[in-house]
Amino acid sequence: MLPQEGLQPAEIDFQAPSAEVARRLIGTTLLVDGVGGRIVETEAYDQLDPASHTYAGPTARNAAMFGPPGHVYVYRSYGLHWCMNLVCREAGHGAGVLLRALEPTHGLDTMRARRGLQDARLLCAGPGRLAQALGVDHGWNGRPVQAPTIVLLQGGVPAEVVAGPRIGISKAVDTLWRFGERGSRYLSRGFAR
DNA sequence: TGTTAGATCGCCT
DNA sequence: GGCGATCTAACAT
Repeated sequence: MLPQEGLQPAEIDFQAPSAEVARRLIGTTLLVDGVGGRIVETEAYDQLDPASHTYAGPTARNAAMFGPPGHVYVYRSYGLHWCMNLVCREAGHGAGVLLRALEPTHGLDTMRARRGLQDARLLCAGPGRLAQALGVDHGWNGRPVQAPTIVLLQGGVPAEVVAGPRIGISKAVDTLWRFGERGSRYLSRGFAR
């Protein structure tokens, strides 16, 4: 059976607050040029959030986050990785959702070639890994989530969503804006129970 | 199973 | 000059 069987275009309201979008994205399938999988881990960021790139206002780097919702924000992390976000709320709010992990379902061979390893669990377990597996770099910054290039699908098994503190930040560490699919083996890290 | 260092660059509430 | 919304390999336990 084909991986996309039973899936249909997802209806995500990107004008909603980023934490709500982050939660609703869990269990949907993201494809970039036909390659991707089921979203199992996300994090929300917002301009009022000290941990967000947009907290201090617009810059050249974060301009896409202040643009229209439903577009992509890609930034360089630690000087060498790329990380992919989906912009939320109305244009100008500087909010978005960081995509942290996928359960690979489409284009496994392509992802393995891009990542240089075989283990499916490590292909997209982390924002830098995910972007590399999907072939996303700064050239994708500002592009719309729009078929046929960037596709969101829903259907199949409904996700049971758990929340916890975000990873790798030093501010707003008590804000529970990391979301994941309970029990998934494809998370970048587990959730405390 | 866990801790550490190194890579590398945009931005500086 | 220093610090990240990170990842990997190398080392210790």
